[in-house]
Amino acid sequence: MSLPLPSETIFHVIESTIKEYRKFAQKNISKKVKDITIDQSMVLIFLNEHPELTQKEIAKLVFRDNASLTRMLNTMVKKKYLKRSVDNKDRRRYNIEITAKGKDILDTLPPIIHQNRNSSLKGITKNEQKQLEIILNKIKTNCLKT
Amino acid sequence: MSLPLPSETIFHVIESTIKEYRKFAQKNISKKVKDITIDQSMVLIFLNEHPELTQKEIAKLVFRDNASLTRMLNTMVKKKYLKRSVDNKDRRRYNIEITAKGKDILDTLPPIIHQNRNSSLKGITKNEQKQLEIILNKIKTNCLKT
DNA sequence: GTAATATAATTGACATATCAATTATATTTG
DNA sequence: CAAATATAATTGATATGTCAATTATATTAC
Repeated sequence: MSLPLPSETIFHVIESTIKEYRKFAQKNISKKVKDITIDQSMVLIFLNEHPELTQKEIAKLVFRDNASLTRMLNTMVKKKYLKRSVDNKDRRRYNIEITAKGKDILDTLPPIIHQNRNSSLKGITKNEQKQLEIILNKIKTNCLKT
Repeated sequence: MSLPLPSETIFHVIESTIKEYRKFAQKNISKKVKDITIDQSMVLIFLNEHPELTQKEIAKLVFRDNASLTRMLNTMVKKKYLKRSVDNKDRRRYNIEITAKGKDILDTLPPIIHQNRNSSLKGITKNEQKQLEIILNKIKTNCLKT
């Protein structure tokens, strides 16, 4: 009746799965685009779709805290994927702009991402994906409730 | 027919779930034990059960790379949870020993961990957990194959 | 048995993670 | 409208993540 080891729990399975997916996705992105991380790619994609996002909102979308996002954006500005300028309507905020270099990457990414998602979900039915989502959301809700 | 945003994918659900679980678990641990992280707790638990583990093996169990584990162990030695000494049978390795302070923590943790796992899995049947595991393992296998 | 190779762990360099404190600006309230 | 409060983002401190290079020791092959 002793507690199962962390490695014997469902949480270990969840964590190892997402980590393997990230490694897999990063590897495939790196083959075509040097010098960008998955998270930086996601930031580009979100900003492209929703240019008006605040840093706080982006942080939430990529599961980072604000401090972390500030530093990520600093890196991305240094690498010339982004430009930042103070928002004149609310001077606490920044307008974030994707540079030509950033746009280039955005053109290259979609087929890679599509392929990543497809091949990692190969053999998994729509219904299974639905099930997966339902069960995971239950766990998440439980964690948020207490 | 454009690519769904990262936030609309199953990977986002997986990642957000494990992050919420980690936050939840960390919060509950911190209430009782100051100054230890989930990962440090896991290292303690694994070492307690399998004292002969090499750093490389521990790293794998907690999904870190060797460099990262070296630094984690340094912190844990500095905080007096662990002691390290060179292994005389293989002088490239270390024997890692849990101190009295580490043992204390190991006594405190199990009920907290038990509670964390239970309440986050509340309302989820054994069968659902099985399903979850099967589907996630398929994804993981796909990522490792290619 | 020595040279070549393999393995365990560390280190350096840099990016990210996270908390708490701080700065700068906006909004609310008395 | 001035003081109090709230919000967006940054900064400092410290830990971790990751890659590539390095150190130290073991193992293998000639």
